[in-house]
Amino acid sequence: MEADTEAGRRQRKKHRTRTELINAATDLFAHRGFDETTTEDIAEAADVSQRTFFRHFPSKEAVLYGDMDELLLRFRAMLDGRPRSESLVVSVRESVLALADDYDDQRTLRLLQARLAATYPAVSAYSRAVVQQAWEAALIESLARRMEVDPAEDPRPEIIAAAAMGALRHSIRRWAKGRGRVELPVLVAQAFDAFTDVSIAAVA
Amino acid sequence: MEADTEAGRRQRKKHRTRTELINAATDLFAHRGFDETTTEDIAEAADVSQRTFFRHFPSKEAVLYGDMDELLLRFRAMLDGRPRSESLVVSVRESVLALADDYDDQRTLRLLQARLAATYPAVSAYSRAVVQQAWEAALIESLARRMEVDPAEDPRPEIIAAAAMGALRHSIRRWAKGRGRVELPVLVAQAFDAFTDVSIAAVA
DNA sequence: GAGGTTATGTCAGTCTCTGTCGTCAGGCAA
DNA sequence: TTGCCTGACGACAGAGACTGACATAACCTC
Repeated sequence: MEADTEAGRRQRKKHRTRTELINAATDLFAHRGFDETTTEDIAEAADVSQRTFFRHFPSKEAVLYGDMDELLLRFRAMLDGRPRSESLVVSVRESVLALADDYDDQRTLRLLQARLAATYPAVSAYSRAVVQQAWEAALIESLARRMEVDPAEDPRPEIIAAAAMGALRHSIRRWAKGRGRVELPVLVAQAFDAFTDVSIAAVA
Repeated sequence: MEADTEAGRRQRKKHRTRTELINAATDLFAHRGFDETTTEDIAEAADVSQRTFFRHFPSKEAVLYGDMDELLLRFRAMLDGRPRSESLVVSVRESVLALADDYDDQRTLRLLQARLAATYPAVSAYSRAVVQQAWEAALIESLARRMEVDPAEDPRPEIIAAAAMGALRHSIRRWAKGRGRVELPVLVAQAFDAFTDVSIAAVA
């Protein structure tokens, strides 16, 4: 698990350049902007070649979200960890709240990501099409398993997941607008309360 | 409105090269694939320079969805056109159904778009981050106006819109999987029925 | 028909991303 | 220790998306 300080010097070195690339990138993005920073600049700042940058990250966008794989893993674990007895909506709500908690732990980085996504279309597109889509897919898969349906046939898992992602997107945007002053989980909780209102309204 | 045959030869010529670019592009994408077609190829096939291609479309992805602006306009018109007396969910449902109808009118092109989106990550990303995001934004705006709330503060418009988009995405995927044999509006109607089920389940 | 406007061509350039090959350090076994 | 293998990296070349600058010719207006 925590094979960070372990697993040989080679692994450690690789992991270190990866980290340095992320740090260099976020630094440059923060101070100079996303479009205004080239992959060459990042590589230079991390003291590696541009080729090495692309050996670690498939795109310039990816380095900004370099720690998202771990977040996704934990999110999946949350979903799997919810008790079977729990209602679906509660499971989703609690998992997304936990994700928000986790998310909030990296305030500075997350706020930077949000700010860049609000400024640069390329970042916004990546966030939607890669990051959020991965979260949504995890939600759909978990929901389908719980409901014992085929997500390719039954639209409900995808609808619920999409609604949850809408709530999360809204919360993150508000959170970023307030520069993180209000805790993200609080905003997410509010959004999910509205979620229930919406359901009631839909039925009425 | 129909300033196609009107508005001077210059306008007509411009519109014609635009159309030829779209035709050339879809043709090449269909037979050779998206990544396997260069903007140079498209320009060549449309008998213009590569520079002209980029004067008409901001990206290679954009030419594949070249007619989406009109679709969006009509979608917005649908939303604005729904009677005020109607419940929100019905308005959304009917508007999306109308969009699906409109969508279905271009079977071949739409199926190509869906197939390419399922095959090429760049196309899928564009579809989500640009096309669907535009539809979602239109939904949010319309819903917020109807509900007389600020969409930046109240999460409900975004949640409803996101859920609707989830239903639509699911429908389009199923539709494409069946190669358009089942009419898209039928699938959308089914998805929206599930939508109501979900709402009931959420409240229960 | 003169003169302004505009769609296009040409050219050069930037930047992201990829294939290839050589090098060198880390890991492993005799 | 010695020798071999693997894997991370650098250097280089190149494809391909996209952009700025300038010239040209067709169109449009008066």
